[in-house]
Amino acid sequence: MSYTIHEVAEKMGISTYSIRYYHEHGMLPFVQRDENNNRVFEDSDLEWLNIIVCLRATGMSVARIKHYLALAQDGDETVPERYEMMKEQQAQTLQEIKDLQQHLATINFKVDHYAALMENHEPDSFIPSDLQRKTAVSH
Amino acid sequence: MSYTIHEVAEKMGISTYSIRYYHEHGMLPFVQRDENNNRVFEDSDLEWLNIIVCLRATGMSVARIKHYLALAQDGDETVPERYEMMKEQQAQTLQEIKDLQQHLATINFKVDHYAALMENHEPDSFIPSDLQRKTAVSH
DNA sequence: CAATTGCTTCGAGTTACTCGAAGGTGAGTT
DNA sequence: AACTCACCTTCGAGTAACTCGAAGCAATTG
Repeated sequence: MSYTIHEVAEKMGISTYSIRYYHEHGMLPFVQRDENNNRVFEDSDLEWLNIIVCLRATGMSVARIKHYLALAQDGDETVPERYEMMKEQQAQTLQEIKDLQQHLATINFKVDHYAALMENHEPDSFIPSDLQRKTAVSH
Repeated sequence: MSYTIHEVAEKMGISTYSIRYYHEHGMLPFVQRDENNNRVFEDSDLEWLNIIVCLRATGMSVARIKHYLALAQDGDETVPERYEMMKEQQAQTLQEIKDLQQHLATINFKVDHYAALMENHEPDSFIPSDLQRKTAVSH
């Protein structure tokens, strides 16, 4: 099964711009061209792109992903380094999730706060609780 | 209590560059200067910066954060819009956490896979399972 | 057969930093 | 007093990872 760049973009949930960017930067080395020079993606390309998307979404830089790809192409002796890279990515992603959950708590608090303000329409807000200094003091 | 830019950077876990960037772009309107033109941050500035950091970390653009700040300075009649903004941020952050958890599962799989490869040293890897097409086919 | 669709490359633009150079100020040392 | 150090300043340039638009080619469609 082969796909056009738009089909791939749709499937992967990323833009065609990003796919071309990844391809131009050597991250999709197996993508072929048809007789009109259009990119032709196979399922195997999708699988590799899936890893790229995963690593990018979890914050790995393009440069590092390229390094990872190079390792994968270098064969089994690079497995330990690839293992270390994935371990690091795993740890960073766990931390990122924790951070996001913490930030979400802050946002939840804001939502509840505004909901309460809207609930009792015309509130006794002496001090707007989301501005620490009053607007008037800004001078 | 007042703080220097470095103290604030330390406390908030961001760079002094970012803080200056936010200040230059009008996102910290209450920060004062001392007699040598150095920025002086109060606790109230830290609280506001904390919201900026939270919103940035959860993917809100600087432009949108500026809009949110403007709303906050415009008083209580903007509470409904601020509420909507926070609701949206809440939903997006929940989705982002879900996506990250999904990506984490992929990474976990990779880690386990490499661990297994390293366990039985010298594996019968006919096909390197993390490269879908063989390196030799790349020509 | 002209218009539309969908791809191509190329180069420029965008966001949100990130950094280094050049310079001012105050505190401490020689 | 002069020097050095630490810390701040502004300004302008650089970076990562897209993002977009223009110009052009090929196949399909009315």
